[in-house]
Amino acid sequence: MPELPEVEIVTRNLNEIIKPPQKIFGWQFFRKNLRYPLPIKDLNLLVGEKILKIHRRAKYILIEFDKVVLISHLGMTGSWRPEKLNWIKRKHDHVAFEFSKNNFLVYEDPRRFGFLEVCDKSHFESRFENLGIEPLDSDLTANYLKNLFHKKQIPIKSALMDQKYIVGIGNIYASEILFRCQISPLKPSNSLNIKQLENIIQWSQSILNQAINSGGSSIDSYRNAFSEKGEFQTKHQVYGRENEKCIKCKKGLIQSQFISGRNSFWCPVCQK
DNA sequence: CCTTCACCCTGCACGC
DNA sequence: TGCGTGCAGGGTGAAG
Repeated sequence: MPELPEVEIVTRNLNEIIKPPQKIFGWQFFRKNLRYPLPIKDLNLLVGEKILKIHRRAKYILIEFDKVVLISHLGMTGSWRPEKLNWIKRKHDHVAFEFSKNNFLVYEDPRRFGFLEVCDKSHFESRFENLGIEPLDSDLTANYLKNLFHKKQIPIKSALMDQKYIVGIGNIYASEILFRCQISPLKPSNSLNIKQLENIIQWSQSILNQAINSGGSSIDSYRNAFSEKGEFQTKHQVYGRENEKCIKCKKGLIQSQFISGRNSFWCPVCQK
């Protein structure tokens, strides 16, 4: 479900709900495993500790304490929601934190591709050393990408989605970005010129920001922490539109094909 | 090192 | 109605 815009929205929601600094009163779990085993001992140690800050890096939500960071990844179907005392557990609720007296934050995740991890701040940098640059970071330049993609023959769509180059862009936004740039998703990454790379950066930032401002994309299950759907799916121009007429050239039919194992959408007339 | 692929899991849409 | 199949926003590790 969630790519950068959706994770950013949930992160903002959690700040509104929790309003750090806020002491953890307790927590409970309803199964021992999500994608990985829950760090039960480490989570026990957080009881009585204060949440100092909640922010986002890549597609991870970072809940910062004095000495550790609680890392939440939503996988495909993870969500957080606030609850009050005597809340009713749903089928796929796995973990609940009581973040102030009688106020709970519940983690629900049907597919359980998400996870929770407690990371000591001293190990934090090495934990994320394989993560690439944030797409909304002003340090992201065409020259930076040119160097990064030097010798990389992989299709540009695969490169855009690879978190070791740029973080936060997933399967939906990669297709959308390349459509706006009029670049074929199959084009080898190292064949793009500076102008095209600049274009990719500008459209990445534009689309991700638009998506954040539209509440993200709700294709199926995505809801923010207040259970609200996003609107950006109504602005998708190619994703999920195979065999529809291209809205730009009005001639090409949107094509879909698996690229590096992920379904990809583009207009063969507009995108070269 | 580079790249692709299967896989983790549940729910849903679809065809028969 | 029911059953089987394939697919879904991600990330990892094994294999080529």
